[in-house]
Amino acid sequence: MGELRRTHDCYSITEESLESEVTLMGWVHRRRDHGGLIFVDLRDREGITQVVFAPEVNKEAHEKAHSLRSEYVIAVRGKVRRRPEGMENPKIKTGMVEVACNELRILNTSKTPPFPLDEEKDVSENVRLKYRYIDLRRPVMLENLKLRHRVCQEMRNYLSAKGFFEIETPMLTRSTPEGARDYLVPSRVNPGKFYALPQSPQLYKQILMIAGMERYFQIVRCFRDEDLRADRQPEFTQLDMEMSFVKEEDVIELIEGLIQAIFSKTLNLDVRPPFKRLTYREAMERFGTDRPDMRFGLELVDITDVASKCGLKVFNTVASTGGVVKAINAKGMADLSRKDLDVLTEFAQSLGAKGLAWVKIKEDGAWQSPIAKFFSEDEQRAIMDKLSAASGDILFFGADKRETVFKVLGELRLELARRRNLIPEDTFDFVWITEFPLLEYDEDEGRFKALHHPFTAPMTEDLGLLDENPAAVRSRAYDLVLNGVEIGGGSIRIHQQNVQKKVFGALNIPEEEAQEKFGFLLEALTYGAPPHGGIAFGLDRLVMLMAGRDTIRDVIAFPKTQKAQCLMARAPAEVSMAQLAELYLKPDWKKDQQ
RNA sequence: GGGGUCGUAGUUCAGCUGGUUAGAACGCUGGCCUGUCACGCCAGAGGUCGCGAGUUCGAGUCUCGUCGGCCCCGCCA
Repeated sequence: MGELRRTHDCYSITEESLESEVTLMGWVHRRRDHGGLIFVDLRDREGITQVVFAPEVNKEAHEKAHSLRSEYVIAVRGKVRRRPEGMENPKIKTGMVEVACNELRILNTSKTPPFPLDEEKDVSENVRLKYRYIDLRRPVMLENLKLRHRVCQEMRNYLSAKGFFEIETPMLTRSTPEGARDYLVPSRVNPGKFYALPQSPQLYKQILMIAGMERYFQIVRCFRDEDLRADRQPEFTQLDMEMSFVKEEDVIELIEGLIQAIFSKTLNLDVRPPFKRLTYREAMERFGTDRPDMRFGLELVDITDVASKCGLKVFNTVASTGGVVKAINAKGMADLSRKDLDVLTEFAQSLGAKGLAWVKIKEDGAWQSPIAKFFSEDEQRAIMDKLSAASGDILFFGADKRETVFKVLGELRLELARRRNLIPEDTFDFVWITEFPLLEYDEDEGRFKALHHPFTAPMTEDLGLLDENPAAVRSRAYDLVLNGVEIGGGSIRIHQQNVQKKVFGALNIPEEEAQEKFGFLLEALTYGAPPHGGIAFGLDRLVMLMAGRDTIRDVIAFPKTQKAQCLMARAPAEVSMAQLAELYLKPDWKKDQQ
């Protein structure tokens, strides 16, 4: 670089800088070599500026410029001048001007990049991930990370202004039962013992409330050793927070303000609170899921009562054995072909349905369907009324156990919407889901498990049910759902030891085990624990939705593949026997050998 | 653990019922070019068809296995 100092970035060179001498540093985005005249689009983090190399401006620089190639790193000194009339490029912000180069310094050369980084061309993700440093140079990726930064910044500003302390909690902590699989870290100085990387700072943040911090937040990495998805990484980032002396309304209000601030400051969008709210029960009944996408209709409608009396045996049986029959009215979609219906049926079956009954409503309102003959005229009318069905519509039925019907029709609803482009883009539709069940029966383990986590407070009016009907107890938990994606979840916590013990009882966690695993929290609860509650946000998911991407990998600098590997650093990797020995670990390659 | 899908030049892809020399575009290399901006024109290089077996006179193409990417189910308090 010599004595050169960067004076501008490649975005801020405008007509205001005309005639001034500037020094730019960046990457050669594209070179157009006309022999006698060379144009280089110089790119840095902020944008692109056209640099002109002409022999009459500087002969040496012009000659050197012939050797420039894609992604060379250069420093350029020159005068800003207006482009000749008719030569402006309205597509870029700096398109009215250009820099006439007096001095060119090649700061570094570059091999030809393995993929083009100019366009939004689809390059396979394994190549992108292997050369992530090149992928991240692409303006789209840069923008994503910039947005992520600004979202974090706004979170810090907003919460600091509201009196929150940013406090760090340990990454090396202890493994806890319940919940996801832990990532374990062996302890060298404690042979045979292991730390676990945190799945969330849940216990620590509650302890911080007991410690009198009153308001805490942290933008924190969390780890879960489970299989990956487009919106799930083994390590992910969460905005974690907790407040003392609050009820549900306080947390919800604060978060709505936070979300509003984030959207207005970063996207200049007004998402005005209060957000919609649904109880868990209502969400399940109407949308078949606890994270409904509210951007379109196609709601589920219960027709169990009609179905129980009709002539279709499958429906009767389901209705009389505690199952449900529900239907979706796919408005105006009666033109779906036989083949479409076969594909949809397969889709339903892959989700656990035995089949997918459908009814097309003909011009005259009559039913065209394999199951039409099992319904009397009255029954047909009753179903049409419930679903506001008219000619041109097609009705889909799900009859099974509750969970199966919810899942199948819930997914079918999304699939139909996708097929017909019913989901508006660039819309942000928030909904709070409240009154979750506290517990959920786990068939495999034959016991109740916490739906949220075991520190979630039960609703006061349901406390009495804890012994005789645990499944009916509702919790003081709330999730925030955006466009069908769960972006946040939290609850008012248990702050009384006797209630905590009761919940452990319902979870069938023996006293000794509770003491062994969470003893420190239980004890802390006896030393003046204030009422408290909080929430945690999936930062990756939130930014993904804001950036309009469909995987969180696009808003994480160095994500892992579905096999939880980093293709760039090639992690995980084998370690030496010496390293293992130091940790008192003895490899056992049984799985390989057999 | 299960289902689906993909893997051909540096990149994105085409490649028919198996057929002899595996193509295109972009990129790359060299040459020409003083107003381009997806510069243009001319010439050229570039391939273990993911890997391994099998079927066949013959395999990019068919079969089996295997590795890897992605999507989904299970799992993710």
